[in-house]
Amino acid sequence: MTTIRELARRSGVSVATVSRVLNTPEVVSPDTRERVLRIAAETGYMRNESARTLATKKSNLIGLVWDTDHRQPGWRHPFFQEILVALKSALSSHGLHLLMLANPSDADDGMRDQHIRAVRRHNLDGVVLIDNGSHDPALLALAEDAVPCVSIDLAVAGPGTTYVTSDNEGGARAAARHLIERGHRRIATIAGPQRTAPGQQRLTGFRAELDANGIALPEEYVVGGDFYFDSGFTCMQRLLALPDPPTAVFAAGDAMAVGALRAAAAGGLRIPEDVALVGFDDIDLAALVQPALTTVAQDKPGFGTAAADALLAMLAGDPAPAAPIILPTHLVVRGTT
Amino acid sequence: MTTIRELARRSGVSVATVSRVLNTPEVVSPDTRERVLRIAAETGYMRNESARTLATKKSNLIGLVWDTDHRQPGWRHPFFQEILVALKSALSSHGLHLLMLANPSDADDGMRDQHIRAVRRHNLDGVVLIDNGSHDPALLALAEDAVPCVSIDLAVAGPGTTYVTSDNEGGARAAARHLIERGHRRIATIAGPQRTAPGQQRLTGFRAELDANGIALPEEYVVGGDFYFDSGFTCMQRLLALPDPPTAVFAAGDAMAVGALRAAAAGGLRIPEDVALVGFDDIDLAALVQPALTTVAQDKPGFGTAAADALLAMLAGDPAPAAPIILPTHLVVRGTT
DNA sequence: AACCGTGATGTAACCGGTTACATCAAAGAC
DNA sequence: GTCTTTGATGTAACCGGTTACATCACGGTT
Repeated sequence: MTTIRELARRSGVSVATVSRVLNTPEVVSPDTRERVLRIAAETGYMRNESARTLATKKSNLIGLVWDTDHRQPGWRHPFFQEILVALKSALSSHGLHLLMLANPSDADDGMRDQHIRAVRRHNLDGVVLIDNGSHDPALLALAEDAVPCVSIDLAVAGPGTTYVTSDNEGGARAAARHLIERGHRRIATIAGPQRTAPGQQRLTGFRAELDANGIALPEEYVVGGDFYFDSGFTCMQRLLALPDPPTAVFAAGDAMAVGALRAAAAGGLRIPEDVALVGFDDIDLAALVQPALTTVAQDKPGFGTAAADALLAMLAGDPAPAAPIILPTHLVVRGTT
Repeated sequence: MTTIRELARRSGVSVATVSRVLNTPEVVSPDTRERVLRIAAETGYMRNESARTLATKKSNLIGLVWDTDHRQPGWRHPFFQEILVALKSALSSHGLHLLMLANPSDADDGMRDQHIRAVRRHNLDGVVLIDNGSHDPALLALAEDAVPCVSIDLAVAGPGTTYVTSDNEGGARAAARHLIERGHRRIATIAGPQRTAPGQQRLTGFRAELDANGIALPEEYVVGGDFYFDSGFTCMQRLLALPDPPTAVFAAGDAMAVGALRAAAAGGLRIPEDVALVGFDDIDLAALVQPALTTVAQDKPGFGTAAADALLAMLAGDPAPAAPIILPTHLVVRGTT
């Protein structure tokens, strides 16, 4: 392994000069710079990141905490994939790498703060949290730390902390409005868990839009799911079993919406003729079921790039934005309405 | 930040002794050990990983190269999610972290070897490659490196290199056998790309089983897809348009199988009455379409744990296994056969 | 001619660990 | 009683960078 001392020896300059060529090339004379760079290229020099991190306390590493859910297959967050692609791509174009941190929920109790410790131990420059719905207090503790932190769909507060989420309320209103415009008056919802921010906000938006249109929402028209397929199925069954069943349903997540779709089909109902259905998320599956699901689309890559941008700004010294970053949603009309 | 020098000062021993307490506690006397540990706990000492890496050249970091495909939504590899969960969980229980490396395909040309360089720059202890189907030569170059390397569904060779894959051939034979047992004789296949190992092996297995049963496979019964939904759709249309269309189809991937399902439905055919269908992978979607897809299931978490185990063994000094690690598959019979 | 500012470079301390080697006291061998 | 072994600990070099400060040559002032 070539080191800067070796480069210095070969090019007849001091280690400091080599270091300057690599970090602040403008302060070194053109000819030495050129000579050192040439020799560096010839010898295939690569900087040792550990040594640099040790000296500067900056690692160019961003921690990623994304807590998986062991009770369910796949991820909690519907867009983990797309978020990760966009996030990584945006970060790596700035020379930052992602380090996956320990999963708080599968650590034993003594290890609950593993990811916080990792921030210190590896001199991480920042952290990205992706909501898992579990609201682990250890996660929130991260936000209180000094390190820049961006979370996705998880409302955290603290200095150097911000979060990005979709316009859940607006999206839910759009879904409700769409159903109203289609002439529905008996509209129910399969809500998400009310301890999650998206779950709450989507229910709030849904309520608000019905309210604004003077449409009543009986208590039994609000049933609570957990964002997964199975809960959508059983919730829909409950709704259809009501004495006065709804003619339209807004499911606060596509997986639940697909579950609802199956329940309706199993009950012999035609969609959208007998009951209309709108989902939320626009996961890949939404376009593949039949009939294809009308849903509120979130800007999937937008999560990743917005998180990266916010992080980069904070790394550049900007203060954390006071307000969360809210991404627009849009209604995608398909076959279920 | 507490350092070991600080700990040494506070507990009245030398830095070497503190380091020993942390790394080889058995060589230090019980009372000093206990005292140092107590003071370390009191002061909230955390080891600086960069310094340790610098000194030992071991980072406890594993690189993850998983190349995304920008032409398609989602990942190339159908199980990226589950693999990652299992992999990370297995690795982190051994104190190893995953570092996501630059994506070779979205790097500009000067950066094609970014991920190889990262191995050196960050002193990575090993690398996991997840196949993207692109067969980037820069990926393969990694395997020639000295660092322990495990790849998934990508046949690479080199010292310190092994790979894990499913029993694609066996799985494909099982799929074919199942269709034969159902009485089918005109059986076609929507194959995967033949430049990928799984694509090849599944076609080989399919052919072998038909052959073993004395069933002819006309050339027009083999159509090539790209593992994605759309190709499954168009391939199925081609098959159904044949003068003598098949009564059963084996699709080498579930996404293609679902595409085929839609094409059959669009063509007014009933499944499985008019045409039977078997997929491969057992992605989540397989159970959610209607009729639910009969398919060859792969051991999704098995990929992650097998890769982790192989890597850990190599880190412990074992030579790389000469033979690839082959995970068993099993047929899941659902509604399409 | 003495002085100063400036730009390029060198010297050496420092970041926080690890570890080869030295030291030393106590126990055991003869 | 001396010698050797053993176990516990200390000293200091080293890993490969960064950077504050010092040095020095040179052109411009006065």
